[in-house]
Amino acid sequence: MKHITLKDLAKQLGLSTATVSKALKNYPDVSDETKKSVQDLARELNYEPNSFALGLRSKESKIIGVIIPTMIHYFFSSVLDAIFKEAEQRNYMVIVMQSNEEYCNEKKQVDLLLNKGVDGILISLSNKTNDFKHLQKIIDYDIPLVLFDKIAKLVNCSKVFIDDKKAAYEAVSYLISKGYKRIAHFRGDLNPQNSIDRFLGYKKALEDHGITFDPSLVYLCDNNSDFSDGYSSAKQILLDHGDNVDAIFTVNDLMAIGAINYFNEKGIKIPEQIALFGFSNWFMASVITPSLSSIDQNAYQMGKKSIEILFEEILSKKSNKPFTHKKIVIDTELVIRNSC
Amino acid sequence: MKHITLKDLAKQLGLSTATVSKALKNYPDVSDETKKSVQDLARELNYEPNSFALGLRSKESKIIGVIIPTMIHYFFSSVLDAIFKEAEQRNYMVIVMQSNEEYCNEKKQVDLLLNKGVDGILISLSNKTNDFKHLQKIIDYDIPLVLFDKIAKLVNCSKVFIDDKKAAYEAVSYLISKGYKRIAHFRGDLNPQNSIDRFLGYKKALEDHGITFDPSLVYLCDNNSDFSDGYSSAKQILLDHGDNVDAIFTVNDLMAIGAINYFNEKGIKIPEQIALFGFSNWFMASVITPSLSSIDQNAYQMGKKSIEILFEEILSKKSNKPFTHKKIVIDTELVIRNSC
DNA sequence: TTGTATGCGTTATCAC
DNA sequence: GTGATAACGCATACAA
Repeated sequence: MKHITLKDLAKQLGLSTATVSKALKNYPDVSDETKKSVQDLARELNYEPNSFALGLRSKESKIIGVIIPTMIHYFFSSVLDAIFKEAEQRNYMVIVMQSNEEYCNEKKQVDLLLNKGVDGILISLSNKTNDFKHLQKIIDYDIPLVLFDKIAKLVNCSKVFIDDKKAAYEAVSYLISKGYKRIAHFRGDLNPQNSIDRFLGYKKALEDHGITFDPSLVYLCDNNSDFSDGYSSAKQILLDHGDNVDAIFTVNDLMAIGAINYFNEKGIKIPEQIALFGFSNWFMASVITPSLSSIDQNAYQMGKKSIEILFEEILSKKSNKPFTHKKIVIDTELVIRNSC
Repeated sequence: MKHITLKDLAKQLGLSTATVSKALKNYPDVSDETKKSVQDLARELNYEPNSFALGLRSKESKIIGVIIPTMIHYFFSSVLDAIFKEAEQRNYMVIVMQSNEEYCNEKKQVDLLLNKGVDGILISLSNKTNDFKHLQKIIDYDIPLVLFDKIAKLVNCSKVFIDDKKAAYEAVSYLISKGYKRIAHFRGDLNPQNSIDRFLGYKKALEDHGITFDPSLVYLCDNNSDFSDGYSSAKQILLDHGDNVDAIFTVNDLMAIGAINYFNEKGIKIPEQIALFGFSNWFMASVITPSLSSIDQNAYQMGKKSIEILFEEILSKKSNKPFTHKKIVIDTELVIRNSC
């Protein structure tokens, strides 16, 4: 079976393709009679305009591109879920690519998307990205761009993110309010802003509450900041500090869960002997034992806002209206459970 | 900044677009000299052929479409991970759509993908799909189609799946071998084949080991077969059977984890008072307490195989070779942990 | 060895 | 009210 074209319709009706095209778009200068016959036949034969031809003429693809570090991540799945739903409502399709936390992949993927003629791009930067020429290229090509979650402050585009420093500050303040004093931090990679900000929030909360910051309580997890990092850091911190540490604030839930597993194995009581506070509020946090206190990042909201802004910019561009980039801060929420 | 076209190159070099086009594709009938000058300039200006024009001529989009029930699912994320990696290697891009377990979404999405001119389609069917006209349409349009995981036996295309019945049989047989006798089953939706097959495997294992099948031990979870289903069914089974049940085989891990949570809350010892066996081997299964025995579905392998077959068919079609559809059964594996 | 002409499917401009 | 024509960017058959 082949796709029906304007030509097919025109031939069957003894009209020109020009008239058929105009009839389908309800142009005023076509008689109602021809309009009806054209539209009826088009419906009957399930005519759909060829998207390549459309693209060639209009430069519009009705596709938006999304680049994320990784797919297998509760946070990003949730963001994508929102993006898909919003895109679909607007009759847009979504091309997804994974950078796998590699700058060179991200760069190549940007080129591919630009070449494919996507109408807009959403990116959550890889941890290794600290050169932004590829993002500038998107802007130079005049393609709307929105950065979310892992953003670059210096790039001139819209951004959707959370206040990592504030969220971390609140979490650590909560721990302090519960009486914990020797609070460690399992921090993430040195590079990404999130990781830096969460560390800064941790540090500031200590200082504001009169607790001296002790660098030896900060553990750098530069692998993947994943389960095994949490597990091994938990082991290490006991070797280093014994019971002279009473709580750990981790840069993400996975590390907290790794730590919980280690402590559970060793029969160390949570939160009595050591308390834990995660970050991201993965589904998992609610079902492990003990359930993990965490910071909800509102992933769905982040995805929704990101694509909403992207579409605003796409529409502005289409109608040649000016557009001022937005910076949206998504609210976070402390979710207190049994780990502290 | 604008995209460079053949015309731009031609103008700058004082050549025709035809010659430039041929030079770029290394045609034998272009002088080495012009070839070099063209290729040098193309590289310098970062020329990339316009993908709409390419599509319009060749009918190839270099895009494949994937429809899955939902994004937020460890299994599907892992499948997508594999699909992305394999597609990228072949310079293909991937459009992803979620059916949200709704037939009408799935149908609409198929139409969108066909209209977009994708070169191939991968689908894991929604639980509610039991009409396959939309799939037939793909076949009629001569677009390669591979069904994976949630397949339809009657549709004439390649399929990649696991042997659900066998896997369930093995899990339940394992429970029996450990001495459990009153083994319940939390089953999934009545419609999808997976759910049916897992139930049949459960039943057959009982019968083959001389345990009478007791229908009152089968709980139908027709909501989403998710965490809360597991939790509430766990509650119900205790009301119905008290301690006259010693193990539960669940249709997926989420339901098992829901049940574990209920039993943990009530202080019911796992596996001493009741054992559990899940299905899918989500990451979560390894980190909850107690860790959950499950069946690993080899999601990555399933994604990889699916797209490999899809590309085989795409290539065959391109070179007008015949292609016989394949049925690939992905091996599953029992992963025994502390819940039984 | 290079250039001209055509078509892919659509739409906009301009004749008729 | 309708139709011929050109253009979007590319590749190719064919002419020079």
